[in-house]
Amino acid sequence: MAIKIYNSLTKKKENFEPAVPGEVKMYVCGPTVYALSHIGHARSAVSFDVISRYLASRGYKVTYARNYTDVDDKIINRANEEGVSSEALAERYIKEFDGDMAALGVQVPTYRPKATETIDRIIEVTKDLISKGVAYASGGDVFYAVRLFKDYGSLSGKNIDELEAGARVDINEIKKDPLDFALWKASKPGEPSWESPWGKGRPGWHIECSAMCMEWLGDTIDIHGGGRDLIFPHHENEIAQSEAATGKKPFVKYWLHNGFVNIEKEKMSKSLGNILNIQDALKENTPEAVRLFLLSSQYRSPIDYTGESLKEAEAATERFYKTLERIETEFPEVKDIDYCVSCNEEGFAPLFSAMDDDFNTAEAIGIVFKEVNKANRIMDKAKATGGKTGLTELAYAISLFNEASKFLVIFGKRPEDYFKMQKALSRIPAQEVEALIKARIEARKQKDFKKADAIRDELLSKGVQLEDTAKGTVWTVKG
RNA sequence: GGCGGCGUACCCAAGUGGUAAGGGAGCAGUCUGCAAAACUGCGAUGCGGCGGUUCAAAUCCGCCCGCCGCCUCCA
Repeated sequence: MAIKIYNSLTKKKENFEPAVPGEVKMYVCGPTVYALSHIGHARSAVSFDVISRYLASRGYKVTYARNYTDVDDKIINRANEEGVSSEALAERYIKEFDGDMAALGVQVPTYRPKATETIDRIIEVTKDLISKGVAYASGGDVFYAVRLFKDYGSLSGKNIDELEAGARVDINEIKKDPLDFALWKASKPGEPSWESPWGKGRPGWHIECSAMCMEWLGDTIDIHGGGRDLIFPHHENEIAQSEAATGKKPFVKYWLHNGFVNIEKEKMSKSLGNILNIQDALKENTPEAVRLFLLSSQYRSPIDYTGESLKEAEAATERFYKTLERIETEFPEVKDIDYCVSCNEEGFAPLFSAMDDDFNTAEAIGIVFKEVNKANRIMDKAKATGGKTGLTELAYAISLFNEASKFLVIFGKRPEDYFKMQKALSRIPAQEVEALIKARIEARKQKDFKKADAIRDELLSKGVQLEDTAKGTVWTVKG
């Protein structure tokens, strides 16, 4: 069955057919590295991580580029505030971003170009656009003449005359038209700059993505992704630049845009002070739960983060790993049953058809949890009747979990590793918890249930929940 | 004002013509010293509202209401 992708350009779901059968060229707009990355950056990165991994797991050879915008006004301003060079600032936040991505299980893309490493190509494309008559130098700046690109507005559904009417009066009078945007900016003293035919300067924002696509992937690509907010003007401008420069269209066959993460129904913004950094989210939740939260709705829908949402994701993750652990300890023979994947591919059909339908991770997760319930039912029944039946079902469940984990990158850890990570989030030291558990076991032995319960209540009030199982007392962290 | 999107139970969320997945919370039961976990049952005769098409609608059409995003930098 064909993979269907919602294309922002045509506003329809289309069958996915890359230019070269079996190969996918994919580019995603990465972060501007001037501050710690927030949960919204994580959503974009995780969404496209799943998309690239899914395509790969379905047999495509995926070449994936995601850039770092490491030269930009915000970086320069922040660097000046801190009294460091913009290179150093950018480098620092690239490291932070990479660390955050690694924590969230985001695979390193094939290429991670930086704008500052692509300057030659940017200058080359800019020269090309000038020679084709669609861009002009003015002072030390170079602008793209938007009106000369006849399809301008096709991605965002904007009408150029209406944009013109609503455009703010631009103080920059060297532009011929207020809608024209900068390909190259003359640099002020102290700003990062490169030699160019127009004097010392630095690239504008939009051109870097066009240049990096050409440099690393080619003149035309299959998939281009980014946040919804990039549709206009960023991606609209990319199309204009790239198609004018190469003369090839479409520059991008499928445009994909992820929805936003809102905080308590509001957009994250500096002025509201409601930005949730990835690192802050990871202080109180396992990376796996954060990832599950981000994948629990389809990538185009907005997600609303509330105080409860990550806790819910943690509870669901815990449920999954408890079940997995239970299968492994109660039914160790299951791991020796080779569930034949190659001859039972239909067995994963629901999972694949969910993902084939515009990468519906929410549905895929639902399918996994249906299997979790089924597995627990089988094990409860075995316990009640004393006979072990349903081993094949359990083997199927395990292989379904494995398959899903290949592209979701959740449900794929060793249970003990998950619980270790969860325990690391405890507000009280593990040693202290273990000591109290020991004391409680002693109390229970002496049938001093009052004392035993008091210890349990005390731990619970500190976010540690105890469970007395056949294998002894275990504990989990409950926020 | 222009363009786009959304509205499914207490909360989150799938479902785009065939009779409402899944997770969390709640209540009850089994289990347990008691809990927790797991399982079972309960929970929308209903999918923002009103009409229409159809044997059949959350799904298609029309109108209305509410919410949100973009139109300036933004994942």
